[in-house]
Amino acid sequence: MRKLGTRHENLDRKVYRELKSMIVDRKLKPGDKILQEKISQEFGVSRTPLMCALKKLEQEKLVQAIPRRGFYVRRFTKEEVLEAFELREILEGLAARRAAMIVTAVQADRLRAFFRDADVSDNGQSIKRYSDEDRRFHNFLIELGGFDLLNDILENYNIIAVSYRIDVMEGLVRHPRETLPEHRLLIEAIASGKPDLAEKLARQHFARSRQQLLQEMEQEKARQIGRPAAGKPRTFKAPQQEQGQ
Amino acid sequence: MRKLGTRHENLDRKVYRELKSMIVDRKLKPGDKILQEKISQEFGVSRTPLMCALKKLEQEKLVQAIPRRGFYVRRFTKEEVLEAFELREILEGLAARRAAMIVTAVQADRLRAFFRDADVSDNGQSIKRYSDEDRRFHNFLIELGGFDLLNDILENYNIIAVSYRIDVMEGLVRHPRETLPEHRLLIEAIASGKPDLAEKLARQHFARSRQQLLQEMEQEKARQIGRPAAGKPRTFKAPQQEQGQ
DNA sequence: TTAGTGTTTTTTGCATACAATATTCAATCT
DNA sequence: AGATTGAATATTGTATGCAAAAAACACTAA
Repeated sequence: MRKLGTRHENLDRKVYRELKSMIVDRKLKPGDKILQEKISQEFGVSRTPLMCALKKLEQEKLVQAIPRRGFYVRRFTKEEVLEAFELREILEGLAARRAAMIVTAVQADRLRAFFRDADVSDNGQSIKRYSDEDRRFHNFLIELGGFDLLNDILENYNIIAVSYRIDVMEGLVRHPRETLPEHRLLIEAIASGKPDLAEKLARQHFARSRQQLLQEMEQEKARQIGRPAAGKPRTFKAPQQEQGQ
Repeated sequence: MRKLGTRHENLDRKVYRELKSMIVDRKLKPGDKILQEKISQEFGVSRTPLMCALKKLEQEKLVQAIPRRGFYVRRFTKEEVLEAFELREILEGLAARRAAMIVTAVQADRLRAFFRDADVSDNGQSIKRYSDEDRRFHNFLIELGGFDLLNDILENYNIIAVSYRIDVMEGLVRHPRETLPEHRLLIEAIASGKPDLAEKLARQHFARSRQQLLQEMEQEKARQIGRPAAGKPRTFKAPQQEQGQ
């Protein structure tokens, strides 16, 4: 009998996961410098696996590496969030189509359980719960598509996570009251095996959010022009977003 | 005056690039074990940056890591190639649409220069040249779309490279004679700023290749069933493709 | 004050060292 | 012979050490 899997997990993987969730959960904030010595002590590992984890996160664009200077938690621009939505529109559209084509009865049941007793009231608690379920739902949808590569891409690029980087309503672009019926229609389309409809609904869902986002961005821009210099030009801990490599 | 960029490039990046091109160029073949000591000596660096580079390549799925056993050059399955095409269909479709919307006159000229004097004869030399131009064309198309995230994803996941992993005609699925007119139509649609048409043509282009590929796979399968045990069950250097984690 | 300079302290990037685990291979037993 | 055990060897994963670069600090001169 061969012990195939080797359940050993390398340290850099653990550190990677830990660090990633710290970033996603905002325990490390955008612009923060990542002090290797500090973090590695905190995690009880040496700098070697931490370094490795950081390089992986760099590839995913969660952190920005500046040679000889260090790693910083990355700040996403509005444009990037918008791009993420644009990608999700087509990618999740595709996932929805495929999901509808290959969904099993059991999966359909699990799908229908989403948002079954959703609470669309306005208090923070409910919004948070809805937002969480929203994420779970979209993740499950991707999974249902059975598209390994796609799954991986969305995960590794945090495309979904990035989409929740809006500063209002727990990252939701539109109010649950507005999205709930869309979610329910989409669920039904997939569960009852209607690929064309599923894709159309999924895309519509994102297109609307994107439009809303775009509109907000325009408004914000207009406001900024109206009241230009909002205080002194602040100095950040973080280096200027010199994006490129 | 501040020396902003810091033109220093870390070793792991160099190693990463070097290694990647070795894999893409088949100097390291699928299934090969990557001997860290050997490679690091060959590159004149220690194992630390090599390790880092390998972990990055693992994330991109170019190599497979098995804890405590090592790194192996990954083997792509037909299914993965097919998935790559499916993704390219929608992603490049989107890129083509956006390209058509924002293309400048200069870019249009550069675009029209592609395949200008393409040679569609049957000899290996010509096929190779066409295949190379095909890659360059598609890369340029993505670039034109001006979609940073998308650009990055296609690059990092080697989605385009993977697509050329077919064993015939320098990785081309269909003969230049067949694809050349499609390329020309697509070029014209983008260059003359017709988003809808461009997207439609781009998708059609891939849909056809995908169909062709699918057909070949079916044929192959049929052949395999007709003549089942083709020799003894070979033993490979590589571990059995136990893909997942 | 502010700008500029030299010095100290931190931090990074990498090589190396070492323990833990795999692998190989020879010796032994059926 | 073929299977099984156990030592010898190789390889991996990680910690540590160190030189070079960057940042922080202190001091001087305008």
